[in-house]
Amino acid sequence: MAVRLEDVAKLAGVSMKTVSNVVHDYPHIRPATRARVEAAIAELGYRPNANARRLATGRTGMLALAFSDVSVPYFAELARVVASLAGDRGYRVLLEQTDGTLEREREILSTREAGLVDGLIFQPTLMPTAELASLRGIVPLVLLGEGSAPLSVDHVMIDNTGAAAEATAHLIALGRRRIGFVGHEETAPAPTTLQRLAGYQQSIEGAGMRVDMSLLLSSGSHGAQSAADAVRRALADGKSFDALLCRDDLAAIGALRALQESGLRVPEDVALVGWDDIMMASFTHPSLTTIAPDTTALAALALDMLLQRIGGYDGLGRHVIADHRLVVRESAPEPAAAR
Amino acid sequence: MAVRLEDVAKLAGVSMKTVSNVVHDYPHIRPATRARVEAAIAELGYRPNANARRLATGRTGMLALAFSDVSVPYFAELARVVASLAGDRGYRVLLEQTDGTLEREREILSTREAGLVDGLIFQPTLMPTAELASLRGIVPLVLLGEGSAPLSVDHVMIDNTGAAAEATAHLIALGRRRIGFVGHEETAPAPTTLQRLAGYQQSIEGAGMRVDMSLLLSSGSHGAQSAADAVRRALADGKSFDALLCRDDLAAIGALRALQESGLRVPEDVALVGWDDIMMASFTHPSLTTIAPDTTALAALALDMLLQRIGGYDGLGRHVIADHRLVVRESAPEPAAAR
DNA sequence: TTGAAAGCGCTAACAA
DNA sequence: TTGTTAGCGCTTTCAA
Repeated sequence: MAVRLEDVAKLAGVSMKTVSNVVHDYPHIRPATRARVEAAIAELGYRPNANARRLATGRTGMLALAFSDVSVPYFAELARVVASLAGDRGYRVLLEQTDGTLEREREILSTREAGLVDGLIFQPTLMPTAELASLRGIVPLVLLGEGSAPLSVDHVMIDNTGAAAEATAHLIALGRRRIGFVGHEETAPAPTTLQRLAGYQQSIEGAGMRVDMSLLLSSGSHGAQSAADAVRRALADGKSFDALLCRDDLAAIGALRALQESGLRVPEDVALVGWDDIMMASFTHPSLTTIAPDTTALAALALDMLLQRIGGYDGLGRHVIADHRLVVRESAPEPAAAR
Repeated sequence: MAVRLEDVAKLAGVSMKTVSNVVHDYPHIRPATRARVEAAIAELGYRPNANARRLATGRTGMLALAFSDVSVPYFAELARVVASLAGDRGYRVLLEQTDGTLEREREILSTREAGLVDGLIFQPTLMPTAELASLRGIVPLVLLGEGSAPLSVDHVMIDNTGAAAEATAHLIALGRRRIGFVGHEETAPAPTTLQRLAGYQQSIEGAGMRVDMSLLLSSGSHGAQSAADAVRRALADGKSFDALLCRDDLAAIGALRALQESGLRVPEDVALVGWDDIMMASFTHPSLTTIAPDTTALAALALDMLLQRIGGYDGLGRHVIADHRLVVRESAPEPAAAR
């Protein structure tokens, strides 16, 4: 059926080893031999079989990247940089989506089949630390994003609490005093959310104010829609606020839409800060002030740690922090420009 | 090193075949035997090796999905539905990004290694029809989206020309008379773009008007940024228009931003129609009227044809049209509601 | 510089 | 119902 290494060898009148040498351009081959083999390869249209190769070498050249859903812009943008950096390092990336269900997260971590990928970069949504820890070791693993990672597993994140504190401080510097939070889960907030809320609280209390619990506008699920609904509900309930820290840019976009519908001006009446700096954050009107994680650094750190694990490194989990910065745009401008 | 089927067989005191039967839950196994084997599997933590399996069966259970860039929302949303539908059919999806370069498109089509995936769904950006045709046959292939596909290859698209004509007719029904087009390439427009332009022209001329070439606002590259720039430039040049048909929602979002910056009202001063119905189209303010391809149908059609090819079907290329509809939102409302 | 042959771990045809 | 065994196509010692 398919053309095999052996067929090439036969046609070229050499051994399989020689063909293999040519394919991997092993240096010490007589030019004439090489030419003959190359001609045979071309004539037959030979293409090495990936699976046979992998079975023989035990290496796949593939990495998996798992998270809930590619259609979430942050993840799509992350996938892009991970794929690109992985490519530079000689790996391709298999995307795995969990739909944010624990069952799918388990499936991916326990990886029913061996040898599919050499390693896994995983941003959990639901899986608790303890389970994560118990599943480590099956495949080289690096965790992304979540607040709490087991000590035994490598982990990259940004300083969520610090970033939330900065963002909140920015709003306070703008003279805002009734600062709400939008987009956290109604029940069982994720670790990430808790960290962001902690930073938010820290800055508010640091400025001598108190958190008004009624301004924590939780939303049923992530995404713009439910954030918009949360803001609409708050407005309908007569809640008043002059700024909103949003769990992510999607929530900010939903909030923006809800505010504009009800005739409120952003940032004059309500200032808004998002999180993630997705592409759309530059194109809303007003554009979004947002926390921009250094996604490239994040991905690079994760990949490098993963490659070390694949290479056999077996120490304790390393927990590293990637950079972030507050990108100031129109929805919450520099204090000088405010008012 | 790793636990093999043979190790399990040995421990359970049965043959490899029996273990294999258990793993694939082949029905006719004595319960006692099954229990013994399962115990051995659990004790050893056995997981079958995917590559050995693939080598033996010649089937990978993987499909590749290739396009330029996942961080483009339309592609991210497409990837999500393809992955989900493929999952229902027992396949996983390997994402391949071409960055819109011909070189990468070639790499993916010529697929240096055999046996990586069972088939490929590919949305080309640059590759010309002729080359596409010559590369077919290496791997089961279905093409997506582009206007011109070789007769020999399966192909799914929406009726670009028809949809563009509808969208334009909608703008005309709204009373718009100076309708521009935004977001097409400056040079060498893609087939898709040409089809959309054709539909645009068709409706305009069908209404007894003429296309004003100065209202074709080409942009350097795709994306919101360059569309915004194109609109800004047009405005600066004093061009006047009362509607814009945008090549895609990203272009519409960029155009919207540019219009709002210059104080124009949408849809009162300029109505806008986008294309793709990405999630963000519902959350801009005003929300976007847009052409919504039936992405689910599109993906399902592509997958089914691909599975047939994988199953050995070898007929001529089938060219099928997936549905679309004009989703009317605020940026170009129903005529009745206008003014 | 090139050849021969033993795996890599699993499947599946054929027996028993 | 279970066992035997010959591949799947490539890599990789070890010789020559």
